[in-house]
Amino acid sequence: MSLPSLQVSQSPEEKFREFLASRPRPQRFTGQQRDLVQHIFARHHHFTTEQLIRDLQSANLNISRATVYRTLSKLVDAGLLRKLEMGADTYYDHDYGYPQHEHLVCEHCKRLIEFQDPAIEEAIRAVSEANQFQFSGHTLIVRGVCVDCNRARATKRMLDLI
Amino acid sequence: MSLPSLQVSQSPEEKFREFLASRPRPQRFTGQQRDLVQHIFARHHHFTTEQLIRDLQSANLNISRATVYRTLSKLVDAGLLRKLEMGADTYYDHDYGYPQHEHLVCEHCKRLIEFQDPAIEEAIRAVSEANQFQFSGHTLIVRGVCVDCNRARATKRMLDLI
DNA sequence: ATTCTTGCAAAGCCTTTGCAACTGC
DNA sequence: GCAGTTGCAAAGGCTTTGCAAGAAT
Repeated sequence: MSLPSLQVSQSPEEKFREFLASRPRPQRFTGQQRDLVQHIFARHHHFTTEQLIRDLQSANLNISRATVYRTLSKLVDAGLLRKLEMGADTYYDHDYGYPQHEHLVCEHCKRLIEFQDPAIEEAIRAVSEANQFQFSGHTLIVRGVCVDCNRARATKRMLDLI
Repeated sequence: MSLPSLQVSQSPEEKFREFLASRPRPQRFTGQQRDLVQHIFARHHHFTTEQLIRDLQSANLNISRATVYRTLSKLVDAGLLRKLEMGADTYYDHDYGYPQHEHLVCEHCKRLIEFQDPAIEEAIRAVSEANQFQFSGHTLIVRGVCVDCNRARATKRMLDLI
């Protein structure tokens, strides 16, 4: 969406394939999984499981709900996707070929705004070190109301006064 | 746990009472709610709904599951508790009489380590301003492995080599 | 050939809700 | 007495799972 993509040496598909092959018990790369990965990485955006399933139907890809759930979970393990739990909803976000970033979430329209901040990453690194904590990842979610919703509410308040 | 408590002018119970009374449609403060608030704020710690319910039973407080859920939700609205979604589990954390803080979560033993960092709060304020985003709160969760679990794993690795 | 994956429907899990009885205010 | 709350059990929403059939290596 707003941030530039990273250069990556492997396609998500290749990376996933490699991940599956390198497991203690090698797992298989199936047609459904290939369709899913290609579909998900065709463009960068966040999505919920429900949205993805609807999307796949529109694209005439026949992949069952169970397989979508099972594959998403593997993609997270493989480091291709990141799972974001925001309130009631669970979103998935590209974690490969895309820089680490944080989110502002509008509590009204659910819009997600991405941003990057080296200061935050450094702060996390420092506090982890101080606690001898070996960190593997983080999630920062800032809740609030976005400009548009704010304007809409301000307008509504003015109208209410008439 | 690790951070000092804040001085607060009202007890959590009083604050909750006031919150309920100040609603557009005033709500009632019941015996079950009083027991719950007292129990929860008797000492500072995080808890899941399930833990709380078990705890209440041990304390011979008869409060139904439904009432626990309903009251927790009101306590969050009242600003007394904060809801923390970490992976599969939902925790509640004191949000009144306790400073804003972030969490390191051990993925092995589930231990929570709290820390404070003004730099993070400032970074969030700045990025919100830059996006004209009116922020109301944030959640930062750092995942990883704590010292103890790290040591245990290192020891295990050494033993495996024998 | 063997072992893993898929799809279906059923089961699970946590949370919410409808309703009658009850209780603060 | 009125309006909000409780407890129960049933319903919800999302996710996982057992199993037989199918597919990848």
